[in-house]
Amino acid sequence: METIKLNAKQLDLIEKLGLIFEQGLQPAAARIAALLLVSDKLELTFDEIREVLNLSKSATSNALNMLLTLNRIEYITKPGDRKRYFKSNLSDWKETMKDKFMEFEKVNKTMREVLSQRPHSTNDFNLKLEEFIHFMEFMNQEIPVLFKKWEQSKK
Amino acid sequence: METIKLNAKQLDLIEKLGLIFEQGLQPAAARIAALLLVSDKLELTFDEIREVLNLSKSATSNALNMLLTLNRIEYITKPGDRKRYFKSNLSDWKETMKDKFMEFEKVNKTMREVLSQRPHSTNDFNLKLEEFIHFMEFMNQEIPVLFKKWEQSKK
DNA sequence: TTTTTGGTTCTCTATTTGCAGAACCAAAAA
DNA sequence: TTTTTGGTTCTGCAAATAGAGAACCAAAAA
Repeated sequence: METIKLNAKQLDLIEKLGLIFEQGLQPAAARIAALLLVSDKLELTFDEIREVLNLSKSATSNALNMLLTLNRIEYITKPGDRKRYFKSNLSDWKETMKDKFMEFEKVNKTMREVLSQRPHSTNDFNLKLEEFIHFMEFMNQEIPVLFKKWEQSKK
Repeated sequence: METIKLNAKQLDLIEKLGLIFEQGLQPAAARIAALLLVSDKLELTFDEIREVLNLSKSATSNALNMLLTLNRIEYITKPGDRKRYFKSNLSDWKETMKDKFMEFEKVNKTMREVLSQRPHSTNDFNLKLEEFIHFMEFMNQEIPVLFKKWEQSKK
């Protein structure tokens, strides 16, 4: 097996990106996600990944399946080749972004619930809370506009 | 000691908010942060917090100090009273938001580093990566504008 | 001067997380 | 039909996390 190799810069970037991705992924999965952005070769097999990152088979298997269900990666196959070739699902980032903003909306809803059950007696606080809620709603409204504006600017 | 009490709705909201806050805080701290938004009484003492949430002294102490250093809460004192009264630092949310968007910028910088070291041979991928980076930069530029727009709209 | 209050810090333990290693398995190749 | 490949699943452990409980402590009160 042709073991793929990474230069110092790439190793450094995997570490940095890995750290960023760990917010939301377990370490092994985070480093795989990073690898698939950084590596010269973009489509890597199970064993190539497992080998450069020094992971066990189980860790590799679990991390890959996790990344697949999260839609962070995908794989292709080649005719006459049993292996799967995993690659970063870069085309899906727009959806991922939208989802992120969506969950923002959930927070907002809960905050509204909080506000609606507060006693009148804490009016000062309630007003600040309301201001915060309004701000989040404002953002929720404006960010889709920004998405569109960006689509426009590309043409 | 007057033990403060919460109704069912409030308990439910603390659980919900707590779950939201756990993304970034440990459970005990998350529930304290939630409590200080939900409780009728807004300024609670160490022992009141400790009691309604059923926490040990150590857990309470550590969580409160954590929330204080994160600027999520603050405390006031009352003349002739040794206790501190902890309350949600709701006025600081704008800063917190800005910080959140700032860290977005750090991700962007790392992504630029990734792009700049990619081989020409993967042009297709590189272009998609660049598009993603451009989008993030676009957002980084436009979001402060949104902040201003909102400030304006309040007047 | 002793006691109480409002915490803080230390020690210890239960739980969770993250992964290794080995056993296992189905499809393809030999 | 047996062997190999490309994984998956199971078992078990080491380390990290989260918090309990007790000991501790400084300032204020008695």
